[in-house]
Amino acid sequence: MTPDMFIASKASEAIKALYGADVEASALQVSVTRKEFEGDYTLVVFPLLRVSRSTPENTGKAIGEWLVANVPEISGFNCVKGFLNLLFSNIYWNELFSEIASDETFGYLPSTGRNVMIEFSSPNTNKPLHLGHIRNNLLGDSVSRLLKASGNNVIKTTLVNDRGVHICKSMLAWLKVGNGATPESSGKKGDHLVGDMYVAFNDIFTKEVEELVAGGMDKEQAKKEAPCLKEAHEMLQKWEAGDPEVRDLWARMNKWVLDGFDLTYKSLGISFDKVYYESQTYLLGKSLVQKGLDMGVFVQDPDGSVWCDLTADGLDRKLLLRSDGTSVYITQDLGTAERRFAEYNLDSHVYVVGDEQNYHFQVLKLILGKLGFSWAQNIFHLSYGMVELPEGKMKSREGTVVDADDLIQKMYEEAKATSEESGKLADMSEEEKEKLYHMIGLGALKYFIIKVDPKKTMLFNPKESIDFNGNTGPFIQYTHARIRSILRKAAERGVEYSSGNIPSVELSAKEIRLIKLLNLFPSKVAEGAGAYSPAVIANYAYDLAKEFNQYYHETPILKEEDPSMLQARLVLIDTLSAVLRRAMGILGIELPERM
RNA sequence: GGUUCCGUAGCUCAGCUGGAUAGAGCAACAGCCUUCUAAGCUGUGGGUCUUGGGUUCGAAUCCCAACGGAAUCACCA
Repeated sequence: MTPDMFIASKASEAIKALYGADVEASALQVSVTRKEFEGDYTLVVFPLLRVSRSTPENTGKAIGEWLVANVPEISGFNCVKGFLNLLFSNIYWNELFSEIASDETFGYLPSTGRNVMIEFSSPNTNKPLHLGHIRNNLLGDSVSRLLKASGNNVIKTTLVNDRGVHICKSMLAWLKVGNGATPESSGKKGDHLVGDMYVAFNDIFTKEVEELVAGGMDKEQAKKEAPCLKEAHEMLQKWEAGDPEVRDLWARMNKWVLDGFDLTYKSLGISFDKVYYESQTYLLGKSLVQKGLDMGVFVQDPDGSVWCDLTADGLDRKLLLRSDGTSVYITQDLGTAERRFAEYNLDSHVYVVGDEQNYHFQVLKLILGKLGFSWAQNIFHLSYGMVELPEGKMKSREGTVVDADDLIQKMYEEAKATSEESGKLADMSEEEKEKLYHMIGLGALKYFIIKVDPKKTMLFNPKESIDFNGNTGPFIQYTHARIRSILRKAAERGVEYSSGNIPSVELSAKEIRLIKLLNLFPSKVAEGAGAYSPAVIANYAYDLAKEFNQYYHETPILKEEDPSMLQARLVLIDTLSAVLRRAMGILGIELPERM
């Protein structure tokens, strides 16, 4: 039982004994005592004045006296205004510490048996990944670890958008101006090569539109009439008809892109349990359209198009089937959702998709509900805000897009420069150093992205780049390396310690603070998972690291002469490093032994 | 116009299931390496928590409104 729950239940007993009133333990407010007051936990007595029929001071005093007299773990109290500050005995802290230290899986929540699918990344195969995708990938990856840590069976998945007119544009440009370039012949990463073709298409398009306008055509009209656009649409029709030449080129270019993505995923440390390709799923959902019509929740217009009327829900009419009988984006999403829930026996499904699609998911849930699927309410859209630059949004036209591969490379170089400057790693092998630079660069990038609340639009300033000091990934990595260094030194000196048998010692205030903080880990995991927000874990890990660094500076651990005290301290920091590893592990950030 | 989200220090962000004097980092300034790693620590300055109402013993936190910003409302995905 956590200390705050413990106090609440005991306080409930106290109230019963003192005032004869039944107050649920869950209704009592207990929090960690603020730094500037003396005490460990604080009970807010204001809400109890109704039952005590007394002043806040007297009520607090009465409850405090009862608790000290009847609860051995509570050793003292003081009451300031309406706040009853309670002190726990040293024995209590020793016991709690011992429990945490000996629990190898402390912080991981018991299994819920629930199957949760999480879809993220879902790239288009016409251009390389950029900073916005990085936020998506890191959020998806860390949330999946968070859900796993909180006891769920997690299935990570992605839906590759590998068909459509945007893909045909890249293909067309490659035929026109690609000169037969391949990743091998050009030395370019496949996704970048295809991305260049996509840009080339837009250049051709712009030029054609200008020519049409010069010929006297209206601009809007010209944008529809541009020959290359028509060609792209023809190509899409050929693709759908299974034209061998088109299909062949499509398969080739997609492979280039996907091989490129694999490299990026690999350097980000991201993987999937199941990959879906839109080219294989885009026809799903048509049977649901018929079902909806039969159920009377959809309507068919005279031109043959099918709609779902959501005006009663405060939304608009939503198209589900075009008049030519082809399906739209949401139709296949309805179909894939149905298939996934059935195939994987899912309890819930999380979609990590940008907030520009909030409306889409609102509609998706609503329609699935109307179709009678009870699991529709277990769909969660993890909506995240855009990553903006100081000048505003990233715009490919203006060349301000921050490329994922470039950014990862840049972070690596920064880490390398900073590490070399510090000169602490002279004796490390080149291989180890390379690994470490990558770990630090990636740690900085991941932490920078993850520590921000997903739903907020966040700002990335490329000029200032990502910091290695302060509330950052490298700070936490550095803290870990420091702890490991102390433990190595202790081992070199032949000091033995074991988390299984910790001597009971007189803990300092700072040590009690650390234990209190460690003890919060499971509730942070639960909180983070409940909100689908790994930022909770990131900020918690920072608090832990910060607290340790302060402790480090005022307590020379290895100077301790009392063997019991030394042992207890070593176990404490060892436990701290383990919890740090677990917390950062949830974020997908590795912690080094040295740095 | 409808819907959803955001607004906290010069900047980037925490805090939001109501609680004590609103916290970090960056930037600025002043200190601390003969000690277990200075990617660190300590201190100073910096705030009408967008504004106005309401609920409450108590509001950055909950409710309503206004203002400011973002996204979206396609026979695109």
